[in-house]
Amino acid sequence: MATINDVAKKAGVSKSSVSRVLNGNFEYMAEGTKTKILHAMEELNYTPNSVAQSLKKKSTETIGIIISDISNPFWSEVLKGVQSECTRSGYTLMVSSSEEKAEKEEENVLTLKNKQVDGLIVNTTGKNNGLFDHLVKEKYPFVFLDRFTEELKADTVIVNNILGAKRSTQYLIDQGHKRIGILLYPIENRSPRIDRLEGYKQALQENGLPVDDELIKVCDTTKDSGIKATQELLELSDPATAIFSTNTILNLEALSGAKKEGCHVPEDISVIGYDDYPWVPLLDPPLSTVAQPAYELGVNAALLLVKRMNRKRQPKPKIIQLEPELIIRESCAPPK
Amino acid sequence: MATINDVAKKAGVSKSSVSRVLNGNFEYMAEGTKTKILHAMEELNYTPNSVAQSLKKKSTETIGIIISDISNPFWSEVLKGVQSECTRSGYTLMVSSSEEKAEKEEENVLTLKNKQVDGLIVNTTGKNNGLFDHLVKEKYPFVFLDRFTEELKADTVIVNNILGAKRSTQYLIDQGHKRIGILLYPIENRSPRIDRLEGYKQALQENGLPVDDELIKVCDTTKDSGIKATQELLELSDPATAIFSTNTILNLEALSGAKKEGCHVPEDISVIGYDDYPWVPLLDPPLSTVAQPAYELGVNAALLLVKRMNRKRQPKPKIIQLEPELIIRESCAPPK
DNA sequence: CCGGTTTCTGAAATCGGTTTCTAAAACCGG
DNA sequence: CCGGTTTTAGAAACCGATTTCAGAAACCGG
Repeated sequence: MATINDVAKKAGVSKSSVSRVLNGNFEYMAEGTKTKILHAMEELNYTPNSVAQSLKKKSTETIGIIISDISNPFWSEVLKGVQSECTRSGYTLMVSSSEEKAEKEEENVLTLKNKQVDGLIVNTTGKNNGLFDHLVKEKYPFVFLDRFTEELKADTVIVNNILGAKRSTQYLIDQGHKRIGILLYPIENRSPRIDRLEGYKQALQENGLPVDDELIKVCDTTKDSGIKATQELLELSDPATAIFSTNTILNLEALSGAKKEGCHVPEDISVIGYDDYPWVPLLDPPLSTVAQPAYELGVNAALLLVKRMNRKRQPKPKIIQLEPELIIRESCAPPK
Repeated sequence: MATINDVAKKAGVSKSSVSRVLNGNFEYMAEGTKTKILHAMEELNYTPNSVAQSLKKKSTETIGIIISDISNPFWSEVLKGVQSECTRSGYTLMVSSSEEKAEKEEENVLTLKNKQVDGLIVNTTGKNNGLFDHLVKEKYPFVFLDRFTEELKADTVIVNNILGAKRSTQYLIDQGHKRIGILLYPIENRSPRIDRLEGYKQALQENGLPVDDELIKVCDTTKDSGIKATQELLELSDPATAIFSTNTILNLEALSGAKKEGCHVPEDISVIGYDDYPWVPLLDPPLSTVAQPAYELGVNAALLLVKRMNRKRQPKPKIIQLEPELIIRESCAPPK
């Protein structure tokens, strides 16, 4: 690979001059030297070594993203948004995965920082507030993705989960349901879970309906726990007539659970889920869901980060809240 | 951020010595200096700047991956495998997306190379053989992912598509089907498509069944083109009694098309698809598919790349072929 | 006690760029 | 033709590490 010195030698100039044309710094440069250098570059097929540039410029034109689970289609859609915005603005993406583990998350932040990424997008576990606190103190640019921490003020892009839960629950209420179960994963201090439960409760209360703990099913994340929870909801002495499921896995398990219990959806039990994918309309029955703007979430996160990175004066933390959309298909009906 | 000079100063030694402890180069180092330096590092909370290290060592401990579509769940599962193997062996991942475009692919290869990634994993468009030819000539380590190019000998990890198509077609034949349609996207010189069609044909021929062009439906990639193709297969004067669909989208469209035509799966028409996901068993009906080991594909690609990167003597190109697995559910039945 | 090893450490060069500083060359008005 | 200004471009320092080379100190046998 040709270096700046090779170019300088071939063009018969100093490397300072070559560097100048690399950086488009043409004021005070004779036309002749410029073309000489351009020619030499061409001939040697030269591209500046960006590691060397990064060292001097203290910027790698790279941003890092830490995601809990890349293979989750929600996150991969988010990643696509981030990716596309990054290439648009000239950044390369380093991707790593925390697998929801605090230690992994910390490790990832550290290696990415050490690799000098210019900024970080993090779907945080929420268990490393000290670490992120430290980051804001050193003015290291980062944005939180899809999870919000009360204690820590930082740029955040999030989907309004209260609203999503409220809309779906309200929709069930409007159909006449009074016994609405909710399926969720352990709260673990995670804002989307907190908020979806909160939205569900708010909708009930606003409609004068009681919040019944029997109907709130916290499932562990082992396989099929949602199936069991669904069956339990159906076997209550005063059984649920509708189920609000708060994530993709639980959506599927709710459907399975109902089937197992011999209940038809939506005739015997209504189900409304969370997250939408191309295959959701092809489920049995086509599932109504709360669709989140995953791609936009990614785009906005990248946009916000880039904005912060380009500021010398650090602006106040900004929270961008996107709206989910209720998509009605055929999995809900009025109770019998 | 503390630099090696700060540490040296604080410990009262030269940076050479600090560098020595960084690299575990302890022979000929007095115990005292070592502990002094270790202490200074501790106190300053020092981590070596890896950009500087990369410049000198000519290695970034980073590998790049270029994928056609990150939001495609198949690829995101592959990515997960790559990711996990990379972290296991101490590499960071740079991800970029070609969106199936040759120019984008070239651009990505160039920027990643320029960022000095130590190696590349590429799900190539197949339209840049010159570029990759060049790479093998400069001994730049890379491996092809899931697509094979006859003309270019390079490390490749792939799933045996002929086998996958053969197995699924054979399964349909075994059930008594003679009119088996195949749904695929335009070949475009892409080995998975070529091979799946080839496997289908081979299975037919080996069973003495004719290959009927009427039954081979090349769908364009616009939305719903698979639905139309399915309907056409069902409206043939001698209609198809089974359909082999060769990718996820077409799987869904085949199911939709049958539904639209008023046909029940599997009673009126059998469908077997390609690729498996957690939600596939919950389709209506639970779809039988050819499952590809996506995660293992990723792991193997990373493994192969790392192996090549670590060799000084470049070994001959190696082709790893994984086996797909036929997963039987409820979407196929003998013809009426 | 002296010359030769062995042990230990620092100075300096290097990686491939950017940037500052300075000086030579060109230009220009009087 | 001369002094001052403007162009132009190179030398050198620097970014933060690694590595070579060489010299000082300690050690050791005779």
